[in-house]
Amino acid sequence: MDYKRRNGSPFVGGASQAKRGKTAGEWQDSPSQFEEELSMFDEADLEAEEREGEAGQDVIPVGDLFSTNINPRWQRPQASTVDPSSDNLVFQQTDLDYYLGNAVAGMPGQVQGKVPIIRMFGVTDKGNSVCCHIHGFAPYFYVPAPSGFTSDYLDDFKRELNSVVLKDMRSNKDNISVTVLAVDITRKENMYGYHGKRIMDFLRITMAMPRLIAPAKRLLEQGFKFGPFPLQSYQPYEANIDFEIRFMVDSDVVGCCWVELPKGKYRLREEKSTSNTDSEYPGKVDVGWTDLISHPAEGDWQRIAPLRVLSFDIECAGRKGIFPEPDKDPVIQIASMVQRQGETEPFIRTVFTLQSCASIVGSQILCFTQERQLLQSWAEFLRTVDPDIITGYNIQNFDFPFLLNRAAALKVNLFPYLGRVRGIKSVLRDLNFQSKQMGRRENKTINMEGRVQFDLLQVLLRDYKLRSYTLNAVSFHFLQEQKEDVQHSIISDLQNGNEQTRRRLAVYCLKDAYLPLRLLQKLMCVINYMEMARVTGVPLTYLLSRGQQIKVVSQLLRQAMKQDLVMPVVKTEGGEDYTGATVIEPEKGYYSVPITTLDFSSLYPSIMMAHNLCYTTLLQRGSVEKLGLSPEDFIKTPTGDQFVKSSVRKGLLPEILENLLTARKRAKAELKKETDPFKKQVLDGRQLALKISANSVYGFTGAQVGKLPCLEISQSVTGFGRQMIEQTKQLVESKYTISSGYQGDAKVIYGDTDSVMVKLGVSTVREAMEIGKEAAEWVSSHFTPPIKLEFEKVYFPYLLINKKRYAGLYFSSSADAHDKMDCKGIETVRRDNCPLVANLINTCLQRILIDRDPQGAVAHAKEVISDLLCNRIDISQLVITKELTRTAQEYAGKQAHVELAERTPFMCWRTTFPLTPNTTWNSSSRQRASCSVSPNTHQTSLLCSVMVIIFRICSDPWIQN
DNA sequence: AACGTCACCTAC
DNA sequence: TAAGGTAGGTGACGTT
Repeated sequence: MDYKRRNGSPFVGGASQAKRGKTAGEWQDSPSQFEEELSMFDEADLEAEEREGEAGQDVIPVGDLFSTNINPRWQRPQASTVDPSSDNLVFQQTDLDYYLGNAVAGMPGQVQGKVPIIRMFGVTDKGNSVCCHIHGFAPYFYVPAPSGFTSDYLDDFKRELNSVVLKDMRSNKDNISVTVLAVDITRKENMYGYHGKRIMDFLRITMAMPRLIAPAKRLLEQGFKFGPFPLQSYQPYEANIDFEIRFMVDSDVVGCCWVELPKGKYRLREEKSTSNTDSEYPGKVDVGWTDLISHPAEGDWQRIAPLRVLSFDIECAGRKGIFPEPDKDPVIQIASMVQRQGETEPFIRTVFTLQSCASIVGSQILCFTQERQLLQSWAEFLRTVDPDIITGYNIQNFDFPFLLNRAAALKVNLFPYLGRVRGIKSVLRDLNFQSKQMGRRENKTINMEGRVQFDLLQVLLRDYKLRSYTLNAVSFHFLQEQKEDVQHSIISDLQNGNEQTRRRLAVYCLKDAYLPLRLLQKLMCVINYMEMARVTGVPLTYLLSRGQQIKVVSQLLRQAMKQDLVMPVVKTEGGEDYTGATVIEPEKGYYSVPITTLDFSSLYPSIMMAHNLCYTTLLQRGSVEKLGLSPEDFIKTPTGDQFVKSSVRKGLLPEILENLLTARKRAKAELKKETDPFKKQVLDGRQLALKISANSVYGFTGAQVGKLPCLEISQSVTGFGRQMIEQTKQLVESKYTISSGYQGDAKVIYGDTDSVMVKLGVSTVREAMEIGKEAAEWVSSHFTPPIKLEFEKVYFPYLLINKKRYAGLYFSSSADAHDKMDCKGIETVRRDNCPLVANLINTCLQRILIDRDPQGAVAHAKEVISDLLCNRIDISQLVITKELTRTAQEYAGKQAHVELAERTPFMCWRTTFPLTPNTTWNSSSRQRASCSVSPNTHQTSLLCSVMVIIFRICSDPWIQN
């Protein structure tokens, strides 16, 4: 039930000082390892170029303006000519948006005025760019037809709605004359609540453009009168669906799927060729929306086109101690690397520098005397390379905003056209994104049509829990590699030096562009995100710019459409929280016997499937009587809510979940068989996406500030969960007893949400596993499929400190050797503790669990503290950063506090602690151990918290035996 | 000393 | 306009 990958693993053996000294030495080596790596690329290129008979220059003279013949590799491959009458056009779609434009003759849809046109960007198997304009699709929403409505009134309704919408517009810049394109009667059913399959007449209202949906919805809601019908409020349905999602759902297109335009059905756009850069868009085509074929991501259609991924990094010459400001400080270098998705090395490596720069083997250096020229040329470089994906580190909130603002300050007017559609200016906007999950986050956005911005920092913030998110720390964590050693403070000095110092800066800059590419590859971001887009049906860009809900909405709409169900618009209002899961009161202690752990797999999804919980099966108050349902037709959940059984109607959510979970099983089975490592990655990405998607369905129903909250579902789910964990405890404890012939009386010593930890009274891991497997199977038989209890692991020994805080040796694959030491909730896995504390506790836990020597743990803790007291440990990295100032009067009766920081290569841990010489620091309110603080030894105080924990763990009576 | 509230981060 | 959920440990800090 946790979807975020945890990579905050403790600093295993990670005395930061030691590593620091070593790497510092490496950094001074010249040339750096990275430079060698770069030159290797060059050798590979030379071979390739010899075959092609072309080579790029190493250094371009200062002042030479950009042109495409600088390096022929920058451009996309030459596209073969396409004949729309005889060739199908097939491409993988990567992004999609819409714009308002003039209708194109011969295409379906409105012909007058501005019409919404979907624009789909993609790449062919050969790596050619496609921009597909899709015509004839208009936005719409539903309202229930008023009673007595017949088709005779459609015109009245349409005319009157059109008129009030027009009147409602404050200005009519686009000179719109028709707002309502069409009103039709359709047979639909409200998906919220079971009403006995009451299919009703709905009015499907098609508007001329997406932004007219909201006012039309509002006017109908507020009260609308037409023809002979009285003034009344109309409940809107599906009026809050993004236009892109609406289109994708209706045309069965999912994110990153392959799209085929059949011959004879599409038209090439005539482009007046003004410059040779035009060859980048061979594939500008028009097509009617019903003519496009979308291929489900199966078989051959799982492949990924050779997308171009560009990573870049900029350097600015900031003033001493001041963060660079775009209106004052220049951009001095931009490094870029371009790689094709699926290949292992970047095939373009460039640095644009201000002033001369000595050559770097393996990369092309372009020098400029004017910053304006540098910026403009880089923008042209970007447009020529025409990347499908742009990555980098914090490009979204730093590099791109800085470049745009700098270009504006220098009036480089041709700079801010960075998208794949010429003529659209890239503009910087502020965006606030807020969620309980991620807190408030202020972000900037830049529109860049057709290019997916894949800021690696944003990916990491979303998907990984890390102690530090600097590029250096992240690279070290995932790649065991670090940035080139250049301090921010000397960047300006390097720039103002000579071509050798600027070269050093360029190597640094190149590495900062290279690391994001490496990380992207290592973490398989592109593959995993594509699979997520395919599974949930949303565009790739949504996955980084939007929350979790949109993914469920997309799936829900797709499933609902098949059954003519429509989704109501609900007003979002926060309400009372509902009760969640049970955490069994732990029998705290140290267990030197095997503890078996049994888990319900995918608990919440399986509850929803087993009991058919859904919007469409919910019986609202009074429905049972109204519909005359008999007791066999429905169930009552532990929270008293009622749902019809699947024999009456199968719910949408259970269907979605079944599809997701069977697809996951299939993916896992294929994964086992697959030998091609690349296809394996795709499949693994898919099974992960499927799991995450299944788990977020429950959260969606409980999201009270959401698109379609339904607390009856979510509280029933947790209600069943509570009942099940309780029942599991009872079942296990009742069957596995001495009186039934087992070795001991089973006792559930702990459990959280979907798991129980059982002391079975056996003495070996093997027995604990065998009985565990049998027990899981036996307990499962008491529940409705697909609910299933599984044996997961044995802990031996097991240290249960508190609710959500425990540690143990983890046995799963073998009964003979433990797989790992598993720590949950303890300081070692928390990011709000300094590494000193985490490391010490980790070592102590190893002493306790692996060496089985609790006294040794205490001794170790004491030793470390004693070492600190006697300055036997290098504490040069421990520095007092701030004395919290208080006046003498304020000191009266209070303690002074000192803030202390432990510096590590990656970050600075701050701890405030009381500073009172010779006092005993005692937190007896919680019955903890105490230790005394010696005068003037600040670091001792830092360790007080450690001692408290170690003492609590080790000196408690239960650990002594 | 006892207790409540908050921020933070984790377990599911 | 957009935003997955609840349970719960722990330390800092303020009030009584």
